[in-house]
Amino acid sequence: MQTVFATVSRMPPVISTAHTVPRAPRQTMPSGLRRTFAKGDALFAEGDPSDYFYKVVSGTVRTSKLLSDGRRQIDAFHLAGDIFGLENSKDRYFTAEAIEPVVVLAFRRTEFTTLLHADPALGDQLMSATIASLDRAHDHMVLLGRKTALEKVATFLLDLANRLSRGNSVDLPMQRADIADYLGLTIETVSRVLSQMVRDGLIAVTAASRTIFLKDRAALELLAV
Amino acid sequence: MQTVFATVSRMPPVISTAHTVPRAPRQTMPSGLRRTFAKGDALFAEGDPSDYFYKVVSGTVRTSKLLSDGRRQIDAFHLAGDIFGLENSKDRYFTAEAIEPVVVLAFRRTEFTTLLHADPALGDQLMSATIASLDRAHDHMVLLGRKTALEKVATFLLDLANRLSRGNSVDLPMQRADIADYLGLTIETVSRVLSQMVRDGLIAVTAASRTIFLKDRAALELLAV
DNA sequence: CGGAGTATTGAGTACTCTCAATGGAAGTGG
DNA sequence: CCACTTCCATTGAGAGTACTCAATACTCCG
Repeated sequence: MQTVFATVSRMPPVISTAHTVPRAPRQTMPSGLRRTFAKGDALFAEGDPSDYFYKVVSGTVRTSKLLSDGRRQIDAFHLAGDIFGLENSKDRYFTAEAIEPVVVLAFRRTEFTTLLHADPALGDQLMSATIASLDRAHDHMVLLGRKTALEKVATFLLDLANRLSRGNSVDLPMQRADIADYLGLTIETVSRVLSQMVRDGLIAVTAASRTIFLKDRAALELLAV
Repeated sequence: MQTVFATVSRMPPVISTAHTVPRAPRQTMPSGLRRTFAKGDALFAEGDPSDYFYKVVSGTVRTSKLLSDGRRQIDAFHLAGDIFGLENSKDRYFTAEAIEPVVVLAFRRTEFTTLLHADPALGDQLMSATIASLDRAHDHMVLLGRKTALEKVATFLLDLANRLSRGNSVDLPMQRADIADYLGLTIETVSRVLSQMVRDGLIAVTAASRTIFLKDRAALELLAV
């Protein structure tokens, strides 16, 4: 997935005020529009026209869906390097919000479609980005439908540790409510499970509750099923 | 999604013993290999190489994923007209099984990739098939993570009724265990919820338990959230 | 230091699960 | 054609996990 934008990332980021972009001989290069969002800002909301898709440069974005009564399901957290927002038809299917200061590259969908026709190989790569996102969705369905609270949290911690890859310490960019809505639990249950894990020596948590040390990765992996 | 194979379905089905396929002037047409499966047969299993993807001609296919201890999550039921098996990388991510006699058209992935390059418009359509499948996955995550048993069953019945479109009667192709593993419940809970719905006059169930009449669609839709 | 926001902990409840028994339907073989 | 078997679905009783409501603790920031 990373490779989709290999060609793009070698180019200077394009700022909103129409920069001229260097072009390869026979094809149009996609222009990544650099955009910044403050904590809490929405990148787009359910029902919006889906003109752009995004690649995260820094920060974390959550995509979620609401039920009519306010119940929320977060389907993914998108970290630096991740591509998202591609998965929708002409209208947005869910909401994307910055949960901390975020910088993204926004790509216009229409431009990209044009490009795909000029460069089929790129199309394949974009396709596999979408497929990767489907695979993650399937894993998450197993988690939501068939795992216990303990297993859910263990899976979550290991996944985040692997993606943020800072050894055995995880700097959680999101608060408990987000974790709960991602795992299909309540904040209280998430908190209780974390406390239990601390008591069992599986993890350690900093005072501010946002940094977690994986003390017994093997045990966590056993729990993650 | 249906339109992806508009060109294909006008052509005679190709049988395994290398038939010669009529060809359009400048491009290769995809060959749909007709295959039949008995109830219970696996079309493919987790870990298999993913050489083909499929379009259901008749019958129902379930795709599922297992945890190491046997817990199962069914991510979708594929009915006549549905395309599936496209969503994987080189190895199968889940298992596909026929839950009743099934006829499918199997398309070789490699051939299709070649075709995509010859016909970009087809690529777009295939892409949107994948995207549609992602949208369904997201809806299902909301169901698994945030809906009650009653809401899950109501959602399931309405969805199936809409897809099978036989008015207000639904002929369930799957047994209770499948419904349970699809909704993240146990068979007992599914059974209890259905019984409750019968008592409340929302549905009626035939003696064999496989046909369900939606007696109060409005009430069900209210429950489906 | 005080207030707002966030996280933890406690008590009690409820929804769904587990274990177990019963009821029905469909298919098999005599 | 009818007993028998098997598979599947329903129902019951009790238990347990996760939830709700509520209070307390902790951080961060002004």
